[in-house]
Amino acid sequence: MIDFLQQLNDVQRQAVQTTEGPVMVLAGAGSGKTRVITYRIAYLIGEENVAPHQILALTFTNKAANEMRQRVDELLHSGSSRGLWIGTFHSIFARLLRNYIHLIGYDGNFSIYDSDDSKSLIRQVMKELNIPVDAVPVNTVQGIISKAKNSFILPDQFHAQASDYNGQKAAQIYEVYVRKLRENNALDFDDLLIKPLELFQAQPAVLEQLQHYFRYILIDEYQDTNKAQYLVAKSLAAKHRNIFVVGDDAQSIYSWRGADITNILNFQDDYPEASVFKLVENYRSTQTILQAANGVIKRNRRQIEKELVSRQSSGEPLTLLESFNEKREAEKVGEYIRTWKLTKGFDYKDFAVFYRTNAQSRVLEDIFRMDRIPYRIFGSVSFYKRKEIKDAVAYLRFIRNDQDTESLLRIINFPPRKIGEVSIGKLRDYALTNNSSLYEAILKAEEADFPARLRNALQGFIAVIEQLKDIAKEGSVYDVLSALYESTGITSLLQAENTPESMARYENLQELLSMARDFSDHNEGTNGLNDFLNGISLATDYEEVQEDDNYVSLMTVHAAKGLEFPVVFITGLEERLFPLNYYESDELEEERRLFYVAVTRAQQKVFLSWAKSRYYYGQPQTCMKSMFIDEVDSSILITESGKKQSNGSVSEKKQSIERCNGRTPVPSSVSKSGGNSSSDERSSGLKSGTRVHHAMFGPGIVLSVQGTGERQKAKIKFRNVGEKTLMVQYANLTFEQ
DNA sequence: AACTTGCGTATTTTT
DNA sequence: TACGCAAGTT
Repeated sequence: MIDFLQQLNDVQRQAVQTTEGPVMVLAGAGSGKTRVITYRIAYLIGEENVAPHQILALTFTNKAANEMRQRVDELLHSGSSRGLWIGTFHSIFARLLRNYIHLIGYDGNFSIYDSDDSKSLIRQVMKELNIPVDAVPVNTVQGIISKAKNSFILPDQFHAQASDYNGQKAAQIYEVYVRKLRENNALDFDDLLIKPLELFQAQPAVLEQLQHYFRYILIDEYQDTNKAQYLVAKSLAAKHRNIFVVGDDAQSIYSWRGADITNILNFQDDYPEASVFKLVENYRSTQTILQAANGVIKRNRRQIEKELVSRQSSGEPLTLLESFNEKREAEKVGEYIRTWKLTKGFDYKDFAVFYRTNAQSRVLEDIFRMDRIPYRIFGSVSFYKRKEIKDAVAYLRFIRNDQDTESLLRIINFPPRKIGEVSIGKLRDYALTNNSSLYEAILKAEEADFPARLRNALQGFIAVIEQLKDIAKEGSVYDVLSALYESTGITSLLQAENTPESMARYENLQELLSMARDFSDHNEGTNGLNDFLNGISLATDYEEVQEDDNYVSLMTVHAAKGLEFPVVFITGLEERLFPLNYYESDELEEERRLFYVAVTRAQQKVFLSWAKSRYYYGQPQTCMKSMFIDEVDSSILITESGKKQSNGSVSEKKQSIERCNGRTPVPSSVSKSGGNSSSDERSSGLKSGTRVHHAMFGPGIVLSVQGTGERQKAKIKFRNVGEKTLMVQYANLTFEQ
């Protein structure tokens, strides 16, 4: 037996050694999930002599993929992971599609559109279809389309299903959007998952080949897979049935992005012969922390039962911080960090502050800056989303794929070449009448009766592009990029501008160039540009945590998943903030899982914090304590003065009784003015926080109630149509089940 | 093309 | 309240 197996507990070892047939590992927080996957891969290669290329390991983040690869190398010997197919769903399928997509009518040099690119394409489609963007927000449309794609519902089917007006419009947009993507020879993120499915349907032989090729399939974070990912994995595993999935249903927090928790809940329906292992031994947190987490998550109905067991002593109780507003909350967090640092030997980097929404980071930042507490915010704007980077990348994409109109429009007049909107309109018309791509139209512009000035400008642009195309044929990515900076002058323009902003952009472009150099040094393959672009489009974790840095980490709970910290502050624990507005019990359950994730990040200590008042959109709002605080076993929760919580004061309990909802008791919350309007509420039973259903507008939550009797009006926030003020007597509201 | 103004919107965001 | 985006202004 390979000696590294000694480092596993019994269940982990069994999971690693059960190499044949379907396996599901339910890995609770901190139970050594990554360890099991990496050891299994190492075991397959080192003990079972499986060739690395026969193993396909799919993750959700590049970071996870890189870590795994590295750990496999460490377990065996450097270089053993060579040939292993390990990466994110998106990057692995992008790679496969580069080879096979010509079979379904795309060019292998396709561009990959990120969500901003696809948004701009949708905007353009809506313009063409004369659908005003203020009627249906672009974001909403994008969400609808993405959701459809994630569920593998193609335009035809979507069209057939669309019942209401909005659905019809969305179907129309969806159809044209898909057509445009194809014309641009571009794939959006969702396409990277569904094009393989289309490929498998159209070319069963390819599927068969891949099924044969990938003997072992491993999937990390299985609870986060969506329908398309589920289907791809299922298709690929159909032959050998060696599918190994690891996940934790209790940490499923991405349903709003299409993740389907039923994939993990129903794994055994698809694979009745599956071996199932539950990892519940937790190596991260104290008993007390796990007691809190277990107690909370138990309240969810949709779950696979398991209770985390700590390998550690009981540790400290959780501390509840109550503040009169969010500023005071931030100050308190700062104070605790400072005193704990001084008196208990913690360092800044041992603390993390979590919040439900990004907007909450602001106060924390302000206070920390004043208090001189070093901090770092995670999840700010990605490097690759910066304008100058996107511009440079658009050049690279376009050089590779000149059907990519999105990229073309981005660069045609950047830097300014006197090719403005009017000229572009002419070119578009010209392309349309000649039934050609936009760039073909530009190439033929000499023949058209355009003004000489425009023809000159276009020639200049063509010269730049064609020169770069030539360099790309022989040269490295670095060569192309530096030639691009040179011939377009984008870097010297920024330098000349010489403002702090322009210099920051200049630095970013230099950073991109050094990344290209680094890439070119390590990748000699012929497909350099494609691989580089793949990496950029699908990368997120550009910001690396520097080991030696010492700062407090600030992040959303979502961003915290997978991380751990000695001391954790969970802030903004108020109704309607955490849990955030929810309309159904499923959504509340996801909020609860999110809270569970937050608590289980902590190794030694958790602070739960809420504020009685908080600014929302410039208005101070009265807040109610989150139900999650009350869900923590009161015997392990103390106040700042060290007292045990008496599980909520009597008066608070009374207020928080919800009368109109059948299923889950929800404490009512935030009343608009903060004043009491209880006399108004009694007549209809409506009050702020009541969840209602309107025949036209669908589900909503009452924000405030004014007046009584016949003249009573309610301000209601609807899930789909936003806020409305309605006369209660006409609105015919029903209480949501 | 660079400015201003006004409007709408304001959850989470692994790719 | 504040920010980003789109249209309007010079």
